Amino acid sequence: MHTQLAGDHLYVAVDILILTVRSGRLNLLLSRRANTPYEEHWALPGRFIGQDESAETTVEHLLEEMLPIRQAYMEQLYTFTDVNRDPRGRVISVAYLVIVPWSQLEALMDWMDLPFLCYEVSMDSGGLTLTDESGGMLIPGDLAFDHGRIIEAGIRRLRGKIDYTDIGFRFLEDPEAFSLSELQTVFEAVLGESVDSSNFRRGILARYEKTGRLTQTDQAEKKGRGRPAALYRMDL
Amino acid sequence: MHTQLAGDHLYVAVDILILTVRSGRLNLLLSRRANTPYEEHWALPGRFIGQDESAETTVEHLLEEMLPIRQAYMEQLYTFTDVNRDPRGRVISVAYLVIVPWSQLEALMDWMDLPFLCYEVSMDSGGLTLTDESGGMLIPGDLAFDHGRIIEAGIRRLRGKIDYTDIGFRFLEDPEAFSLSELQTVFEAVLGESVDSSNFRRGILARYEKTGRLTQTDQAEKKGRGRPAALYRMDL
DNA sequence: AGCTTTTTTGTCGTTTTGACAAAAATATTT
DNA sequence: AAATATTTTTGTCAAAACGACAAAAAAGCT
Repeated sequence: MHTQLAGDHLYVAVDILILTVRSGRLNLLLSRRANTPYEEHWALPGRFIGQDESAETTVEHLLEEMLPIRQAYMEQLYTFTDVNRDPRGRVISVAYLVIVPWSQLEALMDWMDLPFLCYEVSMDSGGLTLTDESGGMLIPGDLAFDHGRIIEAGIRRLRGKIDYTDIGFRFLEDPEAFSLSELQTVFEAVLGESVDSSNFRRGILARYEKTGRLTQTDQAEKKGRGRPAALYRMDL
Repeated sequence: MHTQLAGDHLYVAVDILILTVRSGRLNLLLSRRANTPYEEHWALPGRFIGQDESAETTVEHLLEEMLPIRQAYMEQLYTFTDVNRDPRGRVISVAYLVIVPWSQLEALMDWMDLPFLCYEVSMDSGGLTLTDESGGMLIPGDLAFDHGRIIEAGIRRLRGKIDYTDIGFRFLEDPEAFSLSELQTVFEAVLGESVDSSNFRRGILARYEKTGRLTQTDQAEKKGRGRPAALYRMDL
């Protein structure tokens, strides 16, 4: 057993799932580990919680120094406590879901030509699969630690919440001006299946328009072919 | 600052919400603290996670030595990490929801005439209130640490899940033989509001009977007045 | 026998959902 | 310029789900 951590107490870390929707697909940010254990394996970004940090502030600090990103949506996912989940010793992980619009992430990704990669996430009855741009694929067992399980839990949470909370809106490039088909693209990417646009529109408007959180602007989208879409604004 | 814990690292504890339905009301088990801090205050049962325990096994061990109970339903609720949540030092709490049928709990409660008390839980727009059998009342601020907040989160979770998961069935005295009105009583206790029995029955049967998890037995309930209820069996 | 209590089945109008068709508004092609 | 393609938006319609309520059924109690 290669213990690198002092042995008489527990360490607590945060691990974060940074999710985004890129060209209609759900993507996840992974970092390549430089050190043992799991050297050269892909892993979720993470950090130990400091003495004077809550888990949330730890996540914020990690985001700032990695990307840097501020004000991203985050929510606690689950806490993983298996005794042997980290070969270095006793480490508990509090996992967080973080949602960042792709335009923000993209700008920062090539800023830092770093060992980070965005993987397309898909999960069906056959289990979780991650695919990079060149077609390289990963299964949960390829990832460091128990990060495969953490990602699966994250996708399940996201899918479970997307149609009765406003979490889907967090993927939008600009919640102040977006079209309903943009939003629909997010839903389809998260759910991994297509959605009837007519029923989707009806459902979204029924849920949010009456409360006044979702309002139609007087702007229209100006882009290529097809009828220009009306732009909406969401209060988040 | 009265530090009683070594100061250079984090401690991790579990705190558990032991919930039950007693005579139509949702109840919660609290223990009276014997030591500082919050001496004499009511608190959730809890324990530090040991070096060779996961959070789940810690909860199991705590339940066994407290009550003792085995095989109770449990699910992780949330992890509370505020820096100042414990005046002794840096303690993170992983909170668990535990559901125990009242008959089991009752038998054990008078076994141990201990500083444990079952409080009736109610939560509405006016916030959380706990009431003991003699009418004594507590509000969240009366509890030790941040346990008021933890309880509120637990009730919200329970209410949010009860009508699209099978969590309500965990309160039943005997999942192998129960009436639908027994189950309805659980739902009403959890939700804090009454339910139309006709629609309730229709909903439960529609959700579970087709899958074969819920089946009607050939037994009938034999008890006092009124038409005897058919008994059902649920696969949990 | 008649009343009370509780369980169980039934009814009925409203709302929601799912699948699909059609119209509207623009760019692109012929 | 007219026709075509593409995308957004509105509309339709039957099935399913829901909420409120009524009534029947099966027991005990007086």
